[in-house]
Formats: sequence, C-alpha cells, structure tokens
Amino acid sequence: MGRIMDNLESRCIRSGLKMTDQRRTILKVLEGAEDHPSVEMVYERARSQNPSISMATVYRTLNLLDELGVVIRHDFKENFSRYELNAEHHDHLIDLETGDVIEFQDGELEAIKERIAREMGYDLVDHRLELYGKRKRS
Amino acid sequence: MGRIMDNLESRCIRSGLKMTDQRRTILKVLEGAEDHPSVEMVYERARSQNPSISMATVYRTLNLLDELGVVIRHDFKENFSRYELNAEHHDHLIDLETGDVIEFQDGELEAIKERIAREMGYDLVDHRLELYGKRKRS
DNA sequence: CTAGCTGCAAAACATTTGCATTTCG
DNA sequence: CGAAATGCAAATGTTTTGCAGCTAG
Repeated sequence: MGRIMDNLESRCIRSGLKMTDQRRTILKVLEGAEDHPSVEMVYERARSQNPSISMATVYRTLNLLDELGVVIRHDFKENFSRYELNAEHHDHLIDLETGDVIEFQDGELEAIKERIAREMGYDLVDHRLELYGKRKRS
Repeated sequence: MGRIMDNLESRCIRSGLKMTDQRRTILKVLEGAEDHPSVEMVYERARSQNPSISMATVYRTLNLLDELGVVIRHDFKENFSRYELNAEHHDHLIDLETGDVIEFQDGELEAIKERIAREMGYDLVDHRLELYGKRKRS
C-alpha cells in the first residue's frame, strides 16, 4: 500500500480537501474495490472499518471526488449509481444474467469515437459505451 | 398521418393493450416529438391536448411501451429519463453546452460492438453509446 | 482560530403503487 | 359484464441539504 494511497491523498489535498478519517476510509475502500460499488456498498464497507461514518458523508465525498476526477460515476441501467477510481479509460460490458460488470478496452473503438465526434463538428469531452449481453451457450 | 399512428396503435392492440384516449394522446405526442422528451415533457404536451391525463398514467404507459419495444428509454447523464419512438437504431451525441441531443449512425461502430461482445464470449442484447462534446470553435 | 467537515433528520426528486372508480371491448 | 386502465394521493428509493456541533490545518 502507501504508494497509490499517498497519491490519492495528496491529490485530494492539493485540490484543497481536508483529509479526515472518513475520507481516508472511503479512499481506502475505493482502492480495495475490485468491483464497481454502489454508494450503499461504499457506505457499508467504510462503515465496517469506521462505524462513525454517515451516508451523507459518503454521498458528499463521492460527489467531490467525482468533480475532482478522482473517481468515475457510472449510471448503468439501474436506479442507483456506482463508482470506481479513475484509472486508465475502459468501457463496460454488463452481464444481464448476473449483473457482473466486466471492463474492456479497444483501441479501434476509441479511434472511431473520436472520428465520429470530429466529423460532426464536435470536440469529444466525454463518452460512454456500455454493452449489455448474455453469456454465450455451448 | 394515419399510417404511422395506425401501426403504432395496432401494434399496441396486438400486444393486448386497450386503446384509451390517454394512450392515444401519448402516442400522438411521441409521434410528433422531434426531440427526446422527458416524462415531464410528455406529460405537459399530452396534457395540453387532453387535460384529463395524469402523471401516473404517463409513467405507466411509457413503461408499457418500453417493455413492448415501442419506445426506447434513455438515461443520459441527467437525473431523469427521456423517451423516443423506437425507430432505426442510432446513437447519441449530447451537446454539453446546449443540452441538445443529436442522433447519428455508424456502421463500422456497430460491427465493432458486435465483435467485442463476441470476443468476450457474449451475445450482445443491448448497448448504449453516448458521446458528450462541445461544438468546435473556428 | 475558523473554514471546512460531519452526523442527523428532514427535504427533494423522480418514479411507483394501493385503491376506489371508470372505461374498453 | 369483467378485465384492464385511470386519477389521486400516499409510498418508495435514491440523493441532497439545513443546521448545530466538531476538527484539520
């Protein structure tokens, strides 16, 4: 540990955030997450490490981190949001049967997105691509 | 008119839906929409043609139409849903400055989406691609 | 010390639902 | 007539916020 967390922490501090226990805990939860946790999940995991943390703080913190670009907020076809640390760009494939979220990256795809935006007279600021599928039988 | 609406209506009837004034009005609103209206907007437009229509009915109807595949529900990066008639497939570019939603279609892109899902061992059931951009200057 | 955080509970929003009544077929 | 649809108001689930007290820097 240490390396990544320090980077995260210092990035937050450089952005003018105060480092409280709650925030440190939330960052640690995000760091350790191998999935794309919902706010509820971040809350529960944080709470198990540090019971004195409230839902409101989790929401406020995730919103801040999102604005700073430290995390990415996802709104898949569900009625709640999920978050993940903002690492290298990738897209998502959602398994419709299990709800699993699988990451993937495809250079050709990235190039095409850029091209399309450009052709339409736009600078691409952000984008999202989600594939929803069922595991192939046989 | 007539042609499209009859198709819509008969499609609904064939699916076992009763054709009420409210539903006819909502279908007409969707037919006339050149944008991607929110539920609130569908409600207001429907209401101006037929004041005896309630929000609950708009929600219930749009959900039904979505299940039947008559409309497509979009959840862009906003905190509400938008709907449009289910015509030929296309993706969306959202203008971050004006909020305008622009449709586009790109065959190469479609092929790549299929390929990626296949390579990962999935059958593509649904997908969404949204580009968020700012109009190029100069 | 004090701007910024926090917890709590209440509010805000979009959306759904229970129920009594009306309507389509 | 009977199943399905409607309006209304209340309930829901997620996310936000006002406020008084706490804490990092």
